[in-house]
Amino acid sequence: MAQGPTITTIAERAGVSIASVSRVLNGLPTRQETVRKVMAAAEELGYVRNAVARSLKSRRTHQVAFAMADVGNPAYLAMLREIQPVLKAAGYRLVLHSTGAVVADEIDVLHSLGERYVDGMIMVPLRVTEAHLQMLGAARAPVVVIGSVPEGTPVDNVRADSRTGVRLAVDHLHALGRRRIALVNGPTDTVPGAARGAAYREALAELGLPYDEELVEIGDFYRAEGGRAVAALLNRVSDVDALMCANDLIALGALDVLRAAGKRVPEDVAVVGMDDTDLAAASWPSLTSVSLGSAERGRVAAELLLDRLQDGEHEPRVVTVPPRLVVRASTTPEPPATRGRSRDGRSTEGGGTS
Amino acid sequence: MAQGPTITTIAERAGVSIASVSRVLNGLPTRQETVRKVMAAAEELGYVRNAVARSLKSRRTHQVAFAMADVGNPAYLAMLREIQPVLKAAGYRLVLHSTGAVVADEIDVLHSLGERYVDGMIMVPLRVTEAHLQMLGAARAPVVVIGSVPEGTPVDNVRADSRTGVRLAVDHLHALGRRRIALVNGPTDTVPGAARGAAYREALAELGLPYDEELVEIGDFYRAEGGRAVAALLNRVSDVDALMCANDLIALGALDVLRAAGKRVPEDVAVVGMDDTDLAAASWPSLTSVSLGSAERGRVAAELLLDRLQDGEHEPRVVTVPPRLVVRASTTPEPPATRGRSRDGRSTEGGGTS
DNA sequence: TTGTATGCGTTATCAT
DNA sequence: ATGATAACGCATACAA
Repeated sequence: MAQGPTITTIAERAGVSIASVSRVLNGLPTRQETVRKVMAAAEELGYVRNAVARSLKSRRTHQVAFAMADVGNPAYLAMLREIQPVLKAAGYRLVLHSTGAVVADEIDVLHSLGERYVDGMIMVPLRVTEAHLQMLGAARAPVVVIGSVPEGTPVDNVRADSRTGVRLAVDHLHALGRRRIALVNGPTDTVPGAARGAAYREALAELGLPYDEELVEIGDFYRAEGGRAVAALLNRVSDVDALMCANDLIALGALDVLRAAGKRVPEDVAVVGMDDTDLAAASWPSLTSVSLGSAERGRVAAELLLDRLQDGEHEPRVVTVPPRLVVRASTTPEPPATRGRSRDGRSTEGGGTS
Repeated sequence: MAQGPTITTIAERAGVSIASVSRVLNGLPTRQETVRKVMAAAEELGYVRNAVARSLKSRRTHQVAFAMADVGNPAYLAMLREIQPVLKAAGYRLVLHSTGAVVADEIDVLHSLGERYVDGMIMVPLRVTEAHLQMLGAARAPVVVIGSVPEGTPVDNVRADSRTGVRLAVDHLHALGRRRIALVNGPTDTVPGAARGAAYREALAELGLPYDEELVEIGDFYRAEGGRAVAALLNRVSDVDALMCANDLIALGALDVLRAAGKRVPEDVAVVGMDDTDLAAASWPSLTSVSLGSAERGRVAAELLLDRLQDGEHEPRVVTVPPRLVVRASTTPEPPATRGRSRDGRSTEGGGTS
């Protein structure tokens, strides 16, 4: 923990100037003899380059931030898992920001971009307020937003298509003969909540099914709250034969409640989740879920950011990642071969140490 | 994205010296008039303090690193979820390192500590080699290791007790009348693999059960590999009535294979996992699992690190977190009230955006 | 109270 | 090829 050696220390030890040391360390043309002396001194002293000083001079930190509402959210984790290796491969460190679903914190994080401790940022805003847009417009480093921002916002933008996603799910349920399809949504003042609510309504209309507001229940994006919402719904309407849940956690809560109520899934009530998290493949029964491409959105966002970090200026890009319906046991008793998709084994070694 | 203003810019604008600007910005005693001028200028220019320059001067980055094998591992994620808020509350940013289970990369990460882009580090090494110990001894910033390091290593140390953990599980299975209890382990050259292997043997001995090496199968800590290992095991021995799996992913793989083989869980074969990840509560059937306190280890590690970042020097501390058996359906048809523990609803809002 | 000047550890631009 | 020196943006000891 001692005061580490600097290029000055090395210069003295090697009997050369700090300029020469710097040159050797950066591989610039130098006489063999000098190289030898410097390398030897650096080796002996256990020299390690100071990243902070280097950043001050070079104006690059080789760090990138990833900001989302909650590290505990499996959808964000799926993004994180993709973002991390992409950035690492390009020589960037990843700084994590968990804003706790508080708008002020998200603004704060954007503000902190000005501190220049990162070269750029990937952000998944929960809501997109006027303040967000203002900060994004004034950002002093490149930002990639996962989610939707209005045209003209000067940031790259990776979108999911939850409209199509919801339609895939509702169509699927309809094709299975379900006609009383309820929506269990999260708060409608969030971006995903609003989008999914509207998409549900549209999907019904396209199928010629009536929109019955009795069939819509608003809770929160958590398992317990999802369960409560479903309980309330079942208490109100008795003939529900399918539940479209706004995310997987809500769907898991639904399964809990349905089981407790003695309803069979999918025979009595079919259940569809959203985000296709790890929990969906593992659940009981396994959960049909709409993948909104969390992983791919993360990967694309990382690539867009890297691209911009290198190229610098060009027009903002918008990429939309298509959704995909993953059918499992919660809608069909005999799910197709997809069961326990192979990517389930992708992660993890060493579940803790002794 | 313009060249941001610095204290020099502000000084000119306000007609004062950079020293005065710095004083105002840091709340040092200054004349009201000056304060006003500086604040006004800073406001107009949208000044944000440069964190890099500040760090170079103050020798503190207000960043902390968390290094583990794989961001995709739920056990590490559980730690991450606890570490993040603790550090955030103390004003530290979190830098993530995923070493990909490669020893050389772990050494690399320890080496990079010398670059001083972080004030300290929390690391979960997969193996603890001589190189690790050497780097830890020479570290130029405080390190907290989650896992076990030998006495005398100058770092704080948060341990799990997988020995007791395995015993809890084996005792549980024994109490349920199981006598042919197999171990499905990961590589025995990893810290957790070795510990769990030894603990299994001990637990059997204490119960007076014979150690039968036919009952031990080595695979890897993944779902697919776990499944393969179990398949091989079942193919070799026909009277297995319980599986002790070295982590939850292996256990999930076991459930897959048992189901495919037409075995009932837990009637024919009881299954226990380890780490008690989110997947355990969600699985089908829900999985009895030994919690090694991943979350708590993470929290404790963060607290130890913060403590050392403030206090500076004191004796290395060792904290051991006790394990806990969480009984679910995979060992008892009628699991206790623990089903779907309440913390399941803790995370997540907004499963992606449209 | 305020300004001048120095240093944090590097990189880069000059001369030499 | 090498050395002296100036920046990078900030904080601070010292002088005024």
